[in-house]
Amino acid sequence: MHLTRYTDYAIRVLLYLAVKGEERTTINEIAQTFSISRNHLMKIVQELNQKGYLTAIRGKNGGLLLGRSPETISLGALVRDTEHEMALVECFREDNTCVITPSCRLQPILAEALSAFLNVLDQYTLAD
Amino acid sequence: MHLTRYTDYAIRVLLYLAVKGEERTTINEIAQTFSISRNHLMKIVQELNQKGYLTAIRGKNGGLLLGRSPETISLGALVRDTEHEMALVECFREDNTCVITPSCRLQPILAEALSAFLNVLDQYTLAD
DNA sequence: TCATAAGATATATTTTAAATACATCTTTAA
DNA sequence: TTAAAGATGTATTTAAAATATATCTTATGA
Repeated sequence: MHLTRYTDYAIRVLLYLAVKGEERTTINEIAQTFSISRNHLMKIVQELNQKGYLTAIRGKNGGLLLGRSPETISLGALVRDTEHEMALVECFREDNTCVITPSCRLQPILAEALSAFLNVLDQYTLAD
Repeated sequence: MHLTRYTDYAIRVLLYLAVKGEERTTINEIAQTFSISRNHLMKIVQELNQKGYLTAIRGKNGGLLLGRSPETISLGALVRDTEHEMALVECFREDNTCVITPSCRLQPILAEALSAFLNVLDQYTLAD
C-alpha cells in the first residue's frame, strides 16, 4: 500500500514553496533539489497550478509561488486531489467483476478505513 | 492508493473458506470461482498456510480449510500480513533519499494516518 | 503398489501503471 | 527580439505485480 511518487512530489513541491515564501522558485530548481524528473515534475506543477495550489508565472524571471497560505492547504485535500486512483481493491472500481460483491461486506469496511486515513490527513496543513 | 490484488485475493480466499465451513475446497475451485490465475492464487494460499490462516491438505481428496475460526481473523492483521509493501512514500523506505526528511514532519503524520486506517480494519473480523 | 489428484516450489514471462524522456509550443521580461 | 521560463503532447522506459510454465512432493483409493 502506497501513495504514488506523483503525490509524494506534489507534497514536496508545496512544502518547498512554502519555505521559500515570496521568492519565486523555478521547476528546474525543485527538480534538481529533489533529484527528480523535470518533466514529471512539470505535470505535477501543472495540476497543482490548475487546482490553485500554486501560481505559475511564465516568461523570464518567472517561477512558482504558493497559491494560498500554507495554513489553508490540508494534506487530506491534497492527497485526494493528486492521488488519482483511490480504489483500494477491485470491488471499488466501475469494472468490478468480483462475484461475491453483492453479499460481501468488505467494501464499506475498507471505505471506512480509507476515510479514517484521510480524516487524519485532514487535520494537518502544509504549515505543520 | 490501493492494496494489491494479492491482498484482495487473500481476503476473498478466506471468506470463501469461511462460507464453506468444514467442507474442503480446492485451489482450482477458488481460482475458477473468482476467475483468477491458479498459480498466483497458489502463492497466496501458501503464505496463508504458512501463517496459519488456513490448513492445506495434500493428496487425493485434499483441499483447503480455514485454519481458525472467522471471528479470530482480524482484517487488520490479514492486511498487514499480506500487503508486503506498506511504505506509503519514499521517506518510509530504507533507501530514502529525500533531502528534506530530517526537517520534514510528513512521515509521522502519514504514519498516524496509516495507523488509523489499520485500526479500523482491526475492529473487523472475517466473520463480519 | 501405483495412478491420480491434490498442493509446493522455482523460474520465466507478460502486463500494467507509473515514471521518465523527448520534442515542440507559448509566454514574458530584459 | 531573444532567452528564460512554463505548457502540452507523445513516446519510451522501469518496476512491481500478475500470470504462465515446468517440475516436484504428498497422500489416498482402486
